[in-house]
Amino acid sequence: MLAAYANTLESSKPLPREFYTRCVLKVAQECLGKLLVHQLSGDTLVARIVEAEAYRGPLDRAAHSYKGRRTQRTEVMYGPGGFAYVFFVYGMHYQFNIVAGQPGEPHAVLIRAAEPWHGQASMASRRGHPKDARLLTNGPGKLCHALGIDRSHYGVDLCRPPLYLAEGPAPRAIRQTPRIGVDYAGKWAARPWRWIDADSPFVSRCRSPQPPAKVG
DNA sequence: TGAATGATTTACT
DNA sequence: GTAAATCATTCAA
Repeated sequence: MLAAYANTLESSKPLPREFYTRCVLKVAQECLGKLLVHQLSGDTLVARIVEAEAYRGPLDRAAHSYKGRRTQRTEVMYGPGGFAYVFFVYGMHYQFNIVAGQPGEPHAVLIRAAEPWHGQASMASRRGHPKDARLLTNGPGKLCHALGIDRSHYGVDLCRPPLYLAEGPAPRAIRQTPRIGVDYAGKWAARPWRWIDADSPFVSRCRSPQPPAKVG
């Protein structure tokens, strides 16, 4: 599959702002299959997104922007879609999110897993050369580590290099499940706002999988 | 100023 | 299966 896309990798352009300034649920689902590109000096890292979650403040209790909470950390979510929301959790991990929706709508899409497509050696080096390639990027913290995404990427524009999304092969089948690690959010934790590529071995984990949803 | 906690990962039993 | 690692952010005082 890499060979088939070798040419498109060379010419892949950032998705336009309009991709992001829509309903966060739609953006999250359509992030599946897109290529996450990070151009570093001497390296271009590319990973195909296979897992994403929607966080829909201010009503969504699982969202950092719940109840309209607006702080230095959440500020970027109140701007237009297509910018990066990167935050730090558990004392050691970064999480990469994409702001979605119109200005004033504090919505975001958490990118939880991806398939390494280019620059795999560089990713492996950062991650300590795990035996199983899936361990490179099959979790939100691992993904950030492998792709070199950290606090310095907070608020960067994802509609231009060096960090952006580009068109990629859509999944054959998509599945929806509840989100991971948000049990504290009460009824909001039950919302099926996690989307995964049903055929990818790189999804972070399965939980009460539901029947495959029809692909657009 | 201090305490609680978390959109996780890893190692260990 | 459980727990430790480890700290920015948040909120209460």
